[in-house]
Amino acid sequence: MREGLQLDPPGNAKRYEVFHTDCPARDVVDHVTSRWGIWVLIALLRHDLRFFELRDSIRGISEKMLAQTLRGLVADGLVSRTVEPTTPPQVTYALTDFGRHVGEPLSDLFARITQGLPPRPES
Amino acid sequence: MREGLQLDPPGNAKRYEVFHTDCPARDVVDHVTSRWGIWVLIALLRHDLRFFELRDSIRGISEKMLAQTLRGLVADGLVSRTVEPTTPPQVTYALTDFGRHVGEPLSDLFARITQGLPPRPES
DNA sequence: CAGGATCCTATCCGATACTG
DNA sequence: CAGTATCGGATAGGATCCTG
Repeated sequence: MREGLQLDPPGNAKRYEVFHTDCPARDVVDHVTSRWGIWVLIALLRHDLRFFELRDSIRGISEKMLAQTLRGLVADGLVSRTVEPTTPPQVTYALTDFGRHVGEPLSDLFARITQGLPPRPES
Repeated sequence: MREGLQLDPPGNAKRYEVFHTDCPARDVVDHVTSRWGIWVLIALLRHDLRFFELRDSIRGISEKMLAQTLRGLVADGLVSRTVEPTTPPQVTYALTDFGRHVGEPLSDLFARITQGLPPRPES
């Protein structure tokens, strides 16, 4: 299904030249803006969290989706995973520099939507 | 499935207090970060576009999803729809102030991911 | 050109059960 | 505690056809 995305007819489509989503950035964007990715990032933006803390913070997320989302974010280099070999095991998730860098506009987005929603603060 | 999200046990969950996604902002965030919403917004951030221009810009999107995405964004007050009663009909989509306001961090997000990805354009 | 309606498939995602 | 594996229902989304 990716096939149709990056074809680039020489003559006519150049005008638009938007972001034919050919690059790997597309996948990262997909992960970041996935159903749960954004919430995980925003949560981690505030402070590092363990698995169950994330699960409790983002109430409604299933462990499956949390694990899956985290795996994607770790693979993308946005989140770091630290295992403390204690008993019981303790795994802490934190944002990498890149993750923090990406998380900022996300937090901003959330703030703008939240504040922009009320009937209209404008004069 | 929304039921489990906003329940608020008085005693124990207050610590996390993140964003229990109870508010309408959740829906807007969902639309904005939907598979195609982000690309539509970024495309419109550059200049107003007609339906087929959007379809061509975001190659890979189906007309169905484009229409559906646009409907959601219009309903959310992010995008305006202007119909010129010519023949053939001509419909132009543009961002509202709110849409532009929300689109900015999105564009920023995309830029940061794109720039952050390459091995390191350093030097 | 700008979509709506329909059908049908891929995938998302939650629930459950099990492992280190 | 921190996950993985599997199953099945729900939904997203693409292809196609049709309308104003």
